[in-house]
Amino acid sequence: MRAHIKELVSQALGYLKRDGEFELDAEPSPEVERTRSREHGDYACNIAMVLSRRLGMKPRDLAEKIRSRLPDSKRVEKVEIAGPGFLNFFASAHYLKVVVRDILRQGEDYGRAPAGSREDVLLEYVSANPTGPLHVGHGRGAAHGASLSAILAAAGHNVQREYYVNDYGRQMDILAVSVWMRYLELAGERIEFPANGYRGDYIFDIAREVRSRHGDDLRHHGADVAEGLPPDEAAGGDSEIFIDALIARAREILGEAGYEACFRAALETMVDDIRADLDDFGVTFDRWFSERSLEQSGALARALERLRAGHWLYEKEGATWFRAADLGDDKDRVVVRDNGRTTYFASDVAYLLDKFERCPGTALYILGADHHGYVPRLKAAARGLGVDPDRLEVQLVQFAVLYRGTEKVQMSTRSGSFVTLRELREEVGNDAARYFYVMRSHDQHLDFDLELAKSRASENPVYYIQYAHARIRSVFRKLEETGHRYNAALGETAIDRLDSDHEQDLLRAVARYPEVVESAAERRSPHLLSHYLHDLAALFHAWYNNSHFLVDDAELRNARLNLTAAIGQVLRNGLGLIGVHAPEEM
RNA sequence: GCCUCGGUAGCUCAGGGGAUAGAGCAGCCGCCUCCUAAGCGGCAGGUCGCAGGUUCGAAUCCUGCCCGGGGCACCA
Repeated sequence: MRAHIKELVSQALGYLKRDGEFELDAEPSPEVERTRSREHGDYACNIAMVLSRRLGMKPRDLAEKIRSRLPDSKRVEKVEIAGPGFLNFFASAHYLKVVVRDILRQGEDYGRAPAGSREDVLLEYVSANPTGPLHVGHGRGAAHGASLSAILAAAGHNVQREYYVNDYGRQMDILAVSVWMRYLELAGERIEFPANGYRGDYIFDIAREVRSRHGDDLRHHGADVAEGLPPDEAAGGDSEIFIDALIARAREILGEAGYEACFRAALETMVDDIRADLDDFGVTFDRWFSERSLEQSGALARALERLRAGHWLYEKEGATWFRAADLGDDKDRVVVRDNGRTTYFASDVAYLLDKFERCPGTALYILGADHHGYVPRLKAAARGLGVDPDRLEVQLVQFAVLYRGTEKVQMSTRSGSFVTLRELREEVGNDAARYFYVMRSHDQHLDFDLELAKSRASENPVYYIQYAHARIRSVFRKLEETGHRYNAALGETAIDRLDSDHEQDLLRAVARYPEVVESAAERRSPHLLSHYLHDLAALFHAWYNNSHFLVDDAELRNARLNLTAAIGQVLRNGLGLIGVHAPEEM
């Protein structure tokens, strides 16, 4: 509809230009937007105000000229000139009638653009290190990424969803060693658990698993393990130096196979756990991309080669550096350390190149706000690889803070007593969690109130919306009980009977849905959809309280049932995009 | 210090060049013989952090300042 009105205005401008009413150097593209108030019609165009100065005409006079040349349209009832020079368009009854029919015919496809009608997007999200269970911070990235990918797909993008598994770096070694230490404890060895080790209970679970598979094969005397190691933090030493020495010792004592046993057990257990957790949350991926695979496939070497070919690498102090500072970053970055090992950033460059090669459109990253410093160096990497940096888009998701009523819930990752995503889901349910995570703008800090999320009252937005849907289903159940039969065709012919303010508001609201999806996709903002669904539910509840649907007048009854069914369809479609169920009853 | 997100009603937040700045919660007053009151209606509540600038028009864009969250590794 918006595009249609733009077209009408463009045509009117074309006629005026052709008739020599005025000169226009460039063809202006008219801005058409939804009005806030019903008095201003449905759509407003500000073109007259924009052009008045250039043409030396009063905005309202110019608006009048444009209006006089607007082509007729079945979808437009009338056009008014208002305020400083707005052209206000009122949608016709015909248009609204067609909308209800379209919704009922298209069903779950209503609001869905043809696949592939927009550019491809490769969306990476969550990508938490597999060193522990997901916590509530990851939950927001997961819910945001999943909702956004569904919205992008609905808006016509081909979307590839990926989770990047950091299975290559030092943190994974620390995890593997933590498992081994717990394994030794379980075997009865006396050891000092490293200050920098992972302390969560899940490490014991993995250690038990390793023990059941390998028995005492990996057992060594605690004294042998500790011999000659530098002091840990508790003994007045440096915890970082200690843990690295311990990793080296583990490799040495266990050999490649033994070490790999701990490493693989830790990695596989954690990735499986994360995958299951996300699956239960309705968050899925097309691909789990292994960082290790970048080296094995040669992608890492190839990416570095490409940077070198562009003369973006140099050697200094035994390390290989990337000239990021010449490409917009704060400083140059190391890609190969003096010990010969590549950095995490080197993997990132390789993965980025891989993404660009596989996806002709945009590589979109969903990152936690604490990673924002990473953006300039990723952009620099894109430039260094010879790729348009605009094809790399990063969306930063701000933190979520849990509240119980007004009381802040403390989280501590150090002690291992943090609130996991799983715990959160079990407490408030998946629907509430999914909705709450995306009800605020992603660049806004989120206060997540557990009590509110569990509340079964209108103050809880997710219940409020779900209740609207349940009520709609209930109306149709009741219809059957009263012996009436739903006649959609009759309702369609009588759609003009929907003339109350509530009904007109609702017709306009359901008509707007595809534009909401489009706009949420364009602005990468699922919260626009959350707000829309809440508004739609509010309009429905008001209508429901104000008027009866199951009246004796068959025309009116079926017209109202058509609108009711259409609202239910839109609620289902919208809730589906943000991963929330639309219940039959509550 | 530099980068980044924010500062809008008592609270949590929408609106991100346009016409009287919105919603939910909290507060006050009403509404069930009737499709789910898990709901609805009404009242009250605002120097859009401060100061300049751009514009026909600024909560919205630009600059500076103040306040708060986060970040500035040969960690991952």
